[in-house]
Amino acid sequence: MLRLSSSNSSSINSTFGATNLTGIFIAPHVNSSSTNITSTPILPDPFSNLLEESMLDEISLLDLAMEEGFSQAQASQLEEELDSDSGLSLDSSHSPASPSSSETSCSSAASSSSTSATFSEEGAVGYSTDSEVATAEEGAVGGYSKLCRMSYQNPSQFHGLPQLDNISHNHTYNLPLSSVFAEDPELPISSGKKAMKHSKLQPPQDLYDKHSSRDERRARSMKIPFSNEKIINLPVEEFNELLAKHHLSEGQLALIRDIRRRGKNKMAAQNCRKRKLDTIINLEQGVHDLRRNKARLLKEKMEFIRSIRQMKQKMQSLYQEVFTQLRDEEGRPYPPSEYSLQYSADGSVLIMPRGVTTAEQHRKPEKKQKDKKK
DNA sequence: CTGTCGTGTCATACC
DNA sequence: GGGGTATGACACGAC
Repeated sequence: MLRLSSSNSSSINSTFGATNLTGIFIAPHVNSSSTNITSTPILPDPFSNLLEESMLDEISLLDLAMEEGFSQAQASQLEEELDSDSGLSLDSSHSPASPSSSETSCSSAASSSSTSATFSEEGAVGYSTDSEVATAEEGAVGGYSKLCRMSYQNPSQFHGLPQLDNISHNHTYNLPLSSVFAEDPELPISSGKKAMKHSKLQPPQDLYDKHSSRDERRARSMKIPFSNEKIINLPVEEFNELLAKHHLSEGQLALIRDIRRRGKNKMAAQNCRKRKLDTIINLEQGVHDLRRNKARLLKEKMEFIRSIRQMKQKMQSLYQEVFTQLRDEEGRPYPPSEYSLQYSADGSVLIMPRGVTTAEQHRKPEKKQKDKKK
């Protein structure tokens, strides 16, 4: 006559339930059975499966939470921190080359130079110069610094990164400072550099005019009759026309080709670096988003665990309430020490005498009973 | 003095 | 095949 509970019902004996299952515990067997044990199937509980799984999972959930070392407060805090964007570790090393925005303009100023002094050499150590003639004949125009604007640079992209502002470099490539500045006694090295360094304003235009790249100096020394800007940026057709218009020596032609190649490659390198930087920024943003998402999910998990705990407590009180209202066929209450409600796997709820279990179920109910007595 | 950063250049692969 | 582009590697100056 006894319907034994399923193997896992005993484990949830003290905690099964739903938000409102009072009705299902009303003893349907009062005065209807010759035994004092109910055997009537009870309406399936729509919450049973969900709750069973939840309860069975709770331990592992809690374990997970413990494993991750997170309290709900911590999860909330983490999420807030991530919301405040502090998780994005974009350090200053990702600063753009310079905040300038104009198009490539490495040219022009060279032609205004009238300096005729010479300098010894480029100072390039590891490079094999293509245009050796140019290198050998390279004239010196001291005190020039490069002013090549990056074609890709868009300062608006970095507006949110104040640490990236005010980056200014004075690249006098491969030129010994002595030769760079020797030509202009009005620009002592230290004061000139300090003026650049400590002034957030752009240096005066005439200072820029006196700066040029190595290729510009080479072009001047080889008496190239047009600007490097044209050499580099002219379309092939116009470029060839330009070459045809002038009678140029082999050395001049070789230098011009090198200047064009280097100029193109310079812009390509700048674009390449910009893309690389963008990729890094995007990846960091992705990491930030994923971290924030993880924190949010963790927070949700904690809330679910708390909710499940509250439901269990509620079910416990409902269990007590229902059990105390049950009566046997003679109208007597069931003593809790001798009977308990069992919740079977098929959704039915049975009242069973304690200790009447299968061999497998024997231990846990006893344990539960002990716990109850505590 | 050393490490880092930005940049130009070269070599190479690819289109 | 020449020219352009993309990119890793290297060197160098600035800081």
